[in-house]
Amino acid sequence: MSVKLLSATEENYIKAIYHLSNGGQQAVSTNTIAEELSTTAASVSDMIKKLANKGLLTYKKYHGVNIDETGKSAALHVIRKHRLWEVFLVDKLNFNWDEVHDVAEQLEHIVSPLLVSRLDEFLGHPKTDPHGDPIPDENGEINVGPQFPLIDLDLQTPAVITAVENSESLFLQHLDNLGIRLGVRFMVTERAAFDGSLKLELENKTSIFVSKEVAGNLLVRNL
Amino acid sequence: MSVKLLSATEENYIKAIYHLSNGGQQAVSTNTIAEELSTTAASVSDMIKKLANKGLLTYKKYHGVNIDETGKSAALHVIRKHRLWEVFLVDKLNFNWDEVHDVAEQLEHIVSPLLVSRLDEFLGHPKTDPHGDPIPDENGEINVGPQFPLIDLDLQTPAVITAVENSESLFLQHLDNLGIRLGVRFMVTERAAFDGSLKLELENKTSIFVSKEVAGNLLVRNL
DNA sequence: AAATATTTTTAGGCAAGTCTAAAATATTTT
DNA sequence: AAAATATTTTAGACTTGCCTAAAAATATTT
Repeated sequence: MSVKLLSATEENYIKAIYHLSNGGQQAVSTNTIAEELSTTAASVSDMIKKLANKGLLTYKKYHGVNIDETGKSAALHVIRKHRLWEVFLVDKLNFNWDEVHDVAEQLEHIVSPLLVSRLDEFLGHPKTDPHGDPIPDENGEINVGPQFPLIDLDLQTPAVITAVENSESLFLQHLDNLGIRLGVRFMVTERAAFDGSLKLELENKTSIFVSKEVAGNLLVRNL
Repeated sequence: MSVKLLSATEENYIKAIYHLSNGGQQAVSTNTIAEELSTTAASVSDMIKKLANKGLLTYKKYHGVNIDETGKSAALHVIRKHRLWEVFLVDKLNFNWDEVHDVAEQLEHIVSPLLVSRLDEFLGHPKTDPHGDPIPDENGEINVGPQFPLIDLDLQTPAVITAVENSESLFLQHLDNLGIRLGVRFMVTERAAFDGSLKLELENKTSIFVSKEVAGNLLVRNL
């Protein structure tokens, strides 16, 4: 049972609810959705009734919403489109990361299964977007390896930074200095016998050394 | 004085009016617009009042509309986006001609000057879309040579089929057999001394001969 | 030039999505 | 557990874009 056609607004709601519920694990309150979408609780109330009628989520008055399987699938298809377009903008049109979001927000609502599959093919079936977030496949499944500490990454294996385990500002500042942010793609080219530090070759072809302390606090994923 | 932001619907109206007025040369009646957009005369009446208020066209009750410079420019920018996306779909995503229209209708409404200029660059600043129709530049100007009969085309000069001067079905069937349709890009590689027929090298690298009768009834444009 | 036909505009209404203000329900405080 | 506070829903209204039906203006016929 696939989902009926959703309007751009409905797609934005279901996507927001999917994110706010952590992929459907938690209920989400009306106010939370309103804040996320910069609208009013009244508007949200109207819309969730509508989405509940379409079978995308379960709604008990005064008790927030729980996203259904159908809704989850709809959200994942929108997320797939969004992330594929992000890859296109960055890889093909040389957008910077901070320039892609608004445009991808618009492009994600284009309706054309053929376009999505051709775009996916054109981009070489990317598994993650430029931020390192996984791209769901055509069935809405996310097939992406688990996160693990950078220190456990094999040599010469393309990977992406997906999370930071330590949020002390000294650490974050240091990452900034190194040019490391979420989504940076790289490979480990060398493991220094002397101090266990790692030489990373970044996607812009520059190489940097990071200490084993840094490597222990960064999570990565194979590409 | 550039144009304010238009809704997708407004863009569709101004584009339709631009086309129906032959680029602003003639007035266009309410009914004609309604037919073109598959809507009612009443809806058109409403909308043209709105577009007149925005300064895109001049409207005298019961006497149709005349598109203004501002409206022309707005239309040309939409047309630019539409045709660039068509090139993208055909050249990069391997769409067939008959598959591009609906998708390009959606993509043309994406708002992002950066996207348009990067796409143009990515596609190599194409001058025409896959049908051979000219793509306006960023200022809304069309810089494309005039149409002329194929028979007058110089040797070894890339050109595109832009129109058919004879619409007898025998002629059209013959073109079909030859693999010639609007928008086909080609070069004349040889002019036969014997019968004046032309050897064309098509974009798919095949070569065909066409008689001087055929060449006299096809209009082309230099690329 | 009067009658008829056609085109265009107006009037009033509908659906989607938004809003504010007020009512209903939940939660927290005392 | 009652009062105070916070959240959520309902009610009513606005905008955009669409519609149908009827009125007004123009065009065509006779």
